[in-house]
Amino acid sequence: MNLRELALLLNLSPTTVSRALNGFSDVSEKTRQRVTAAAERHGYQPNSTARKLALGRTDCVGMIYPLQPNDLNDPVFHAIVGGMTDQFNDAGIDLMLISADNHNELQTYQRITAGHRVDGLIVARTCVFDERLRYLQSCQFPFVAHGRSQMDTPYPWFDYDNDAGTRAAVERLLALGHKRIALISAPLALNFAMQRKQGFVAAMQAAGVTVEASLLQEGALTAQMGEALMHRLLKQSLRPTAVVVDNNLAAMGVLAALRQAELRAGTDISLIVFGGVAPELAMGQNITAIRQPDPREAGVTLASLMLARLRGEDTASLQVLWPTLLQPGTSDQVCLV
DNA sequence: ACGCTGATTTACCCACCCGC
DNA sequence: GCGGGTGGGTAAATCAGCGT
Repeated sequence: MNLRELALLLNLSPTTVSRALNGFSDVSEKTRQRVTAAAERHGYQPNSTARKLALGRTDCVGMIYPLQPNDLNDPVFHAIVGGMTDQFNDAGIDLMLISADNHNELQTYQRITAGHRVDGLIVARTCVFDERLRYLQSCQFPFVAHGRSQMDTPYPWFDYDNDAGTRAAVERLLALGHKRIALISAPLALNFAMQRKQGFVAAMQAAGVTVEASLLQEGALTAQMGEALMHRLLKQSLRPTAVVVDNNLAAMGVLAALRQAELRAGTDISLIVFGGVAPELAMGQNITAIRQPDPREAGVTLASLMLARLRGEDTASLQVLWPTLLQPGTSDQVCLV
């Protein structure tokens, strides 16, 4: 049932039916009720292609995602998407998840924007130098970045204070007497990894502790890589007494490596994980974590920023930074003082 | 005759197909 | 190769009917 058929049924013009359903004030209440009742009775749904044609917008926001095997199991990912969905639905907007090949992600961005498939895009996992953001900025396509990046002009973003997060972790370990503190990072091309490393280094330097290059291990965003880098750290003649891991995926591998070396976090070595590890995945251990609180609410915020951007609000005002929270567990209680 | 309300008409959106 | 029609919907302009 399309608008024309519904109008024919009601003995009204298609325009009047459209205006009645869209809440225009120049349609009488009696007519409006008649129209909405008939629309409901016949299960009328506006044809989204036709709407796009007439309005020049899709009422769709997209998120292009080079999905990794574990992403769809990640409860944090679910919570963020859930929060966004709720917020968008209230505004009558659908969230489209567009999976992309890891190798030609930018090509997907070009296809989606040039084809006007969506009104705006959420960009996740930002890079220090992010060609996707630069591309969107250059063609003035509305977007909100989940994470910051190095850009010449202001752009809308939501992020956690990564820098402060690792600084807090290092300060805590320093207070326990640690000096040989290692950092296992995700690839440093990723902006969050770079910021977390900078926070780590800044806290060490502020305390006058030299940062040995061998204690800075980079490139782990999977359990496999986390395990490999932890093994590398343990092989060193002078082992670290504490380890900070900048993401929870690598942390799974770090825990595996510790088990293999028959070391226990909290007894033999101190461990703090950015993002934390669920107790059921940590063999019942309570891992000290740098938390990014309330992912669901983060999703709501991301969507709100997108809606504000679509309303044409000044991008410089659409920047939100949330603090992280250090949640003490028992995995970092090795005290050297 | 006039203004107001509520409805209809007209024009247009964009990509594609069809016929001349 | 070009112009015109098509699809479903909406915005703006226009019209009809009513009461005063």
